[in-house]
Amino acid sequence: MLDIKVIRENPQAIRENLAKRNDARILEMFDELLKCDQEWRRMFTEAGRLRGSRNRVTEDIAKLKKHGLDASQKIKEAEQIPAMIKAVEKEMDEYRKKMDDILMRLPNIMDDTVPFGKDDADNVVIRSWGKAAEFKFKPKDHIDLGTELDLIDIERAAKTSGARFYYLKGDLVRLNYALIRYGLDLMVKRGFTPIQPPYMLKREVISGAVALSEFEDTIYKIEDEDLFLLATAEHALLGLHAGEILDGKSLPLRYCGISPCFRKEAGAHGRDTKGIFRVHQFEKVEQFVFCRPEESPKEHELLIQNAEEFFQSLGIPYHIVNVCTGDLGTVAAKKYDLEAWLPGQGKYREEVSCSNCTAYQSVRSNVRFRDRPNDPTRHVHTLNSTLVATERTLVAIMENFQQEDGSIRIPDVLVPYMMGQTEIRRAGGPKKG
RNA sequence: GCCCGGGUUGCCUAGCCUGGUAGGGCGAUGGCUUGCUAAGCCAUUGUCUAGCAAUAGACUCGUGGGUUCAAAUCCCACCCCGGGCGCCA
Repeated sequence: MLDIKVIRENPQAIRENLAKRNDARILEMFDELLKCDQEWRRMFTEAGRLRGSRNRVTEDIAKLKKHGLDASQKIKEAEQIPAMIKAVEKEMDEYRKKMDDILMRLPNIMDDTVPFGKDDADNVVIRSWGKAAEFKFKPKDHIDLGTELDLIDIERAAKTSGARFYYLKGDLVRLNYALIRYGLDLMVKRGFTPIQPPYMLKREVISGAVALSEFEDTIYKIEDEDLFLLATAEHALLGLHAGEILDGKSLPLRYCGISPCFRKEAGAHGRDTKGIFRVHQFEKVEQFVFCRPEESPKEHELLIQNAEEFFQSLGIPYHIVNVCTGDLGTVAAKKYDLEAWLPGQGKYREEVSCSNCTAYQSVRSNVRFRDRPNDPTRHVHTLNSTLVATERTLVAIMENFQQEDGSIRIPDVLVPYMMGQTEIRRAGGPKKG
């Protein structure tokens, strides 16, 4: 959410940035907002004047009564005022509601380094790492590998839970936990504070993190409760300091959240319908930072660097894209995606999303800081990045490290977390033709 | 889920019964003083609006409603914390 105070100070610059989104409705909303704000402020002054007059009469009444004098004349006078105040307040509330509604819908101001583009095809590759492995055989996709090695059972998951669920089995479960443990250790070495967050959050907290449309499309609701299943630890980590004024000396606060993630994936029909790449439930190690506004570009680079080092150490080839204006979404001011090479699909696919949300989330969630007790407060900047979404990364490992005999080599860095095991093969030896 | 007790400004606390517009302490910040044991004194201390400004006004007692000329105070609903009971991996 944009800060109404910032908008008041510089409406023209913000309007120009919003115009880059190529969406007339956004500009209409913005102009409407300015109009409502003007009206609201006018009424605010009027309401203050009325309340002031009521307070003075009320004080007179109190004084008269204190001295045992008759106050009925003043009381009669005072009786007129509440209705007038109520009428003005009612109108104010309507403007306020409209403003809040617009503010909650307006997207973030984009960073100047975001490339202009229409959709994800216009994202700009800014660097690549690793070479796509060359196979002397036709590489399989993770579904075939998972089925043949008895590591994934999608059919039975469909029976128990429906589409986009899975049973992980055997060594793949262990590899999943190896990724989590390895990711956690890397984060601790980098000085991030590990957090295991609540897996359910109140509406208010999630609204502090995401755009409204996103909420409806992705978040599962708990029946009869004001609680929603966690879609990412990001939301819980932001909520950790919601409404707080942080000590400037404590910044940057770098957290690492570990949690399952639950997503409806509404509207994703026909895309990635098979396998475990896009599912309703997965595990993720997440990086999250609260920092001073001037530090956020640097922190953004730090987060993507951590993710890159993670994938480099696994040996998975990837490239980094700078996400363009048309694909950026509502919340981020700038976003890098790390896309890993998947031999089974013959494509680069998103494994990591690394966003600088600037003040968008901190305004919505009201997270501020100051250096000294009587200083004015400022909104922090927040950033988030996947370190590893484990199911997707399992896909990348399976497809990149598959061997001709149908086994899967375990990346060296994960071997210690697999009790020394170096490869996954079918129980009872290679499958017979 | 039930029964108690609680939630007051950055923190602690008074006020609630009996409605009259938040008092005190600590801390922090700024200033003054520094010839009685390093302490002392004064001011400021949340949010919003108008104004170039000094300033003025309004709001704020967990949240939202209600009663009233007037609500921290009375009424209703909900949230959170502590204790007890029940249930429980």
